[in-house]
Amino acid sequence: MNDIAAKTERNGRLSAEDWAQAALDLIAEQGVASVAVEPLARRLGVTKGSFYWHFPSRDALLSAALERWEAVEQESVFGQLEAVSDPRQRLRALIQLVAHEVKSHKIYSELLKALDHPAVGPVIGRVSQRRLDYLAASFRQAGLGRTDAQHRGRLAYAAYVGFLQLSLQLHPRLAHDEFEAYVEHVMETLIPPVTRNA
Amino acid sequence: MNDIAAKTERNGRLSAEDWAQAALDLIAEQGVASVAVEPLARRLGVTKGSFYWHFPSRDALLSAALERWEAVEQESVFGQLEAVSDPRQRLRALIQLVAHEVKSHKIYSELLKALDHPAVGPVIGRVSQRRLDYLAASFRQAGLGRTDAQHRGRLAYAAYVGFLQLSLQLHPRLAHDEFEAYVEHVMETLIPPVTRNA
DNA sequence: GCTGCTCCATACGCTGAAGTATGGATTCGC
DNA sequence: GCGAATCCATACTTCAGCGTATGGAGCAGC
Repeated sequence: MNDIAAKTERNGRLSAEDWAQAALDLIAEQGVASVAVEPLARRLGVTKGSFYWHFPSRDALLSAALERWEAVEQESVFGQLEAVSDPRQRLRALIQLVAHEVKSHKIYSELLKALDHPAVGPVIGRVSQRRLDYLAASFRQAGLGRTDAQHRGRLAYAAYVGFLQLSLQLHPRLAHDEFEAYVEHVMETLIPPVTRNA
Repeated sequence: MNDIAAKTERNGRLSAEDWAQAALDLIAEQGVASVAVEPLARRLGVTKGSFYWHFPSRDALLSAALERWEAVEQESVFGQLEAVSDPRQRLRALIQLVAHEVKSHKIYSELLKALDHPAVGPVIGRVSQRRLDYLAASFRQAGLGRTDAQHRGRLAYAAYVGFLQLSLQLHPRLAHDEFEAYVEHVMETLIPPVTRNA
């Protein structure tokens, strides 16, 4: 953890990746709009003279950070689900996974808030589409028809996004037990019952 | 429509309410962050000399606009539902209403994006809590148990919020027929079946 | 028709952040 | 160990937006 601070203490030299990662950290904490060159430089213990050697502009930093995030995002969520073969169990595992990894979803939540930014929109579009397709495919395997699976995927994903926005800031954080009960309710409501066909 | 422009053409005098309404219009179009004094003044055909007569600061304008919105919001959604007595039909009517009044929900969507702003959070908190309570009560009347009704209300509201965020900017706007089919799927999935008790 | 109140224009200072220019320092290639 | 590439600091300009100060136009009341 905190490679950047350690690196700064080592020799005070940074790479473009360090800046991109620092930008992602800041996005997770305070949103896309807070990514400014000079505050970031202060945070990293350097000045913006460093920044403009690695990047031509602030937008370039944002693009690099988003590219980095999109690349990492893939494996971090869906990689852990390949093992589960049963589609219903995989859906349960997915929901459980998403429900309990709040920290890693803060970036996604903040990016959703910045959808109007031209560099953010396309990235979120691609990531969301992949997730929607995955959900639809899983619901299809779980026994739903083609269109029903698409709609159920949309519904599940919208519930996920909405819960992110609402719970990450609004309510004084749901109590643990009630949260678990809510997650269970969501799974029982959205995951179709077992199909008993040949 | 467009009372402000008409008023400006009449005598060039504005009231505090005109500024608050203009701020709300701008929020709906470009979000909370875009509410700046000088751009607003240009939009209204005056200078910021006018603004600082009506308001002491930009934050005061935001607070006034939010206060105005919270007051109007109440009747605009829930007022139309008092007539429907059957809880299941009322839920269907609510979902249909929400699904087809996209324009009036843009402000809410933009405010959700600005939840970190100290003036926005409390307002959204109160409005969301009222809506959640209303949903939970309706699901309770529709036959669900106490905790199930709360959870279902949470789920339905999260789906609403998530759909707002995703559909208002992301996908190139769902086709009309597919959207209607999605809404129908949501209602069938979330509204419990009729209870046949005495 | 003079006074005063209401509303707005103009001009100014201040801050924060984006870039640019340039020189200094450290490290690498050899 | 010397030149050259790499990385960073300092100082500067530009610009947008907040807030202030002050004066002026128009309408009220009497």
